[in-house]
Amino acid sequence: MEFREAKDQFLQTWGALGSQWGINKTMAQIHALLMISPDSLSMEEVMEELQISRGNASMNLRGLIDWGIVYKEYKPGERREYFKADQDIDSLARKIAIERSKREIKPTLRILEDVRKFDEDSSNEAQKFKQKTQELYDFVSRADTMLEKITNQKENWVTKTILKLMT
Amino acid sequence: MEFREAKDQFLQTWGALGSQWGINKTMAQIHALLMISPDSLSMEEVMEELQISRGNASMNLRGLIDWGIVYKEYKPGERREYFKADQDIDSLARKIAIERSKREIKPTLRILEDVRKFDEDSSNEAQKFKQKTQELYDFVSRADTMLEKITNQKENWVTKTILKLMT
DNA sequence: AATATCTTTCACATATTATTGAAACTTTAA
DNA sequence: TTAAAGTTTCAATAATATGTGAAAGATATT
Repeated sequence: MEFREAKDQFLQTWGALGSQWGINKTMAQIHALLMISPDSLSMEEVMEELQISRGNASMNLRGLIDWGIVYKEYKPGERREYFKADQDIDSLARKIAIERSKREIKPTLRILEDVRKFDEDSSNEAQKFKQKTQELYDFVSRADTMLEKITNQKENWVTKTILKLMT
Repeated sequence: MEFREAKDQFLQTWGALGSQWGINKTMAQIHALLMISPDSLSMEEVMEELQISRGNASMNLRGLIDWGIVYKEYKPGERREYFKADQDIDSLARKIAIERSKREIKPTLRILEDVRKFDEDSSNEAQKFKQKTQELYDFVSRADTMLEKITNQKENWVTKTILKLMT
């Protein structure tokens, strides 16, 4: 296998994994590309490398910046913007976990709470509904707390957590 | 708010959450519906309740059975099949974690390994690629181990894990 | 073995989501 | 200023994923 092939397969695979986890394919690919690039890349270079349009590159780079996992860089004497990925994988994973909690878990918790406030209804069905949504609320909320505890550790959180769980 | 409204909103929200996490909307909704139903439901009832076609119901129910989180039930004297969700949320989450590891994480690890076996290439770019894919491999593999450790605990794994992390 | 009841399959239709590309916008520097 | 170099926006389009329904396939019942 040639390096070029290996690189393409990696970008491809990482994109597919992204989709499966609710991140759009191109965004995941751009991130992967920046992560393995020794130097920061211009939008032009990203477009060329992944064969995508200017608009697509612009939107997704912006998305990555919003997630806080890609930065703009300005090179002295150059007009053009360069992009660079956060190099530390632990920090990357931590940021993603925190953002997803904020964007998805917290709003879900709010709804799980609301949804139990319906007018008095003593039917069997309504009772079961109250019970299950309560159980879900408890579970999700505990899981979120766990995520917080794990991600609050600044470095190597996965390893540290495994060590703790060994005891 | 009426019970019916609350129920619909819950089904709606849970479906949306599903999509964000790579599970299709209808599958997540069917599961949610079965989870809050006091009795097991026939395919007919699922179709009616969620306003979906027979084919759709059939496929997604099958999918849920493949994930091991929904069961068929046969009622004595009745021809028709009934469906019932696993009632224990901890067990549900555990099964999902195990399946996703098997279906997504393990294959990704295999590719991350393969992708580093390209023909000798001493370029800066190739070196960086080797390094980053190695780091990713290590991270993903450690995360997977962590997930295994956590899910190996049979009951209330989230709570137990939080307790351990408190120390 | 014919019929009734229920389930699965799959080609096609629909809906959702991602991508393009050209125009509008912004910034720098001559 | 105004031209050049770059970035962003967004309506139109393409790609993908989901859903439908009718026919074929099972399985139990008479």
